[in-house]
Amino acid sequence: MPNVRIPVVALNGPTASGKTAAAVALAHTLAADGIGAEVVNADSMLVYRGMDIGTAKPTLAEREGVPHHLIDIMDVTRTASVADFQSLARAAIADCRGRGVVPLLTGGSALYVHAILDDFAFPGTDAAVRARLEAELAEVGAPELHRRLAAVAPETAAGILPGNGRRIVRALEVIELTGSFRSTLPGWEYALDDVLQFGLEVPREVLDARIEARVDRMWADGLVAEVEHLVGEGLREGRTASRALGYRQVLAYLDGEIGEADAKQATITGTRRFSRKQLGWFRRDPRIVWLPAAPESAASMASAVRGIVAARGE
RNA sequence: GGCCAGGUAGCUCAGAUGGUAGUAGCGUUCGCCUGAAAAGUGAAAGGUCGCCGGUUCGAUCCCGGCCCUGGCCA
Repeated sequence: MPNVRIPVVALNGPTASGKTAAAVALAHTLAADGIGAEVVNADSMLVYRGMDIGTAKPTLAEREGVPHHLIDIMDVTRTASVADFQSLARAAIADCRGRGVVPLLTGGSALYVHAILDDFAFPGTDAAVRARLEAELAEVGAPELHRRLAAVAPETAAGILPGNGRRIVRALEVIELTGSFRSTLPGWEYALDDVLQFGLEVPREVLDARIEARVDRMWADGLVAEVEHLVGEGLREGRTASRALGYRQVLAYLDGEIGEADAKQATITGTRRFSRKQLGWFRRDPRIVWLPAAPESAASMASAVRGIVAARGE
């Protein structure tokens, strides 16, 4: 094991592009060569227990015996965060590699993938400071907070639009904690060795049709009942979970804000928009090798993996 | 065949006493993004206002004719 290099494979693409199936197929292909592989989830919402239908969480049957990490690891009331996920995922990746198993980082949360693979450090956070700034945001509004930010850190303020309350609050928080805040994202620089990144390509029309069919199926499978149940588990208090596509819309429906048909339609259009956004993120990453979302792609990904495994170190 | 309603952005529509129209919704394209990211936040493109003629300084809006769509009556 010490003289074998184990790559980490990132398998990304927009929602409904078939990432799960591709990961499982790749794992099987590698297994045929005697190379073990396990999936490390990189999907922000799959971490929540009980959010199954609306997140299209892969079922045990769909996983076909391939172990999946970082799924069902927290309650819906907990606020997931990139920083937490970064360390959890890096630990899972290191664990796989330590066992000689290829980790397949599979998911559609681009920021998470970026934070895991690349040199991406997070300044700390402080709940009290955060709460205070958020209260101020609610009271005086984003433009006013932006003016305050500009007063203490003009360069940082220049990189954040006055209407973006979220970013302004975080910038003020970090400045209060550390003295400065960089308002630009890190570049593409791997923090891990032997990374292989693949993107699954699916024609727009196909993707759109799949999204619509998938949302139809979610409703038929009882998404509304799932949300009702999760409300009992505290879904409404879950800052991240309550905003998930499908869940947010069903909550609005349960609150009588919109009709059920509208909730469903909003979920479809929201998901479609989300897929465009994901595509934007992934397309900007020049290191991703795009492959058609077809069974044959498993072979080319597997050969790239073999190439690295075969290159023995000292 | 007659009557009514309508033909405005890719789609659904809004609108203006006649001065070439909309912060519209959906769609499209592009950007930003560090402890909520399936989130948050910006920008852009796109119209010969059905066709032909008339009135007018000027018509998408008025008048006439025609074409198309939907409905009602024969």
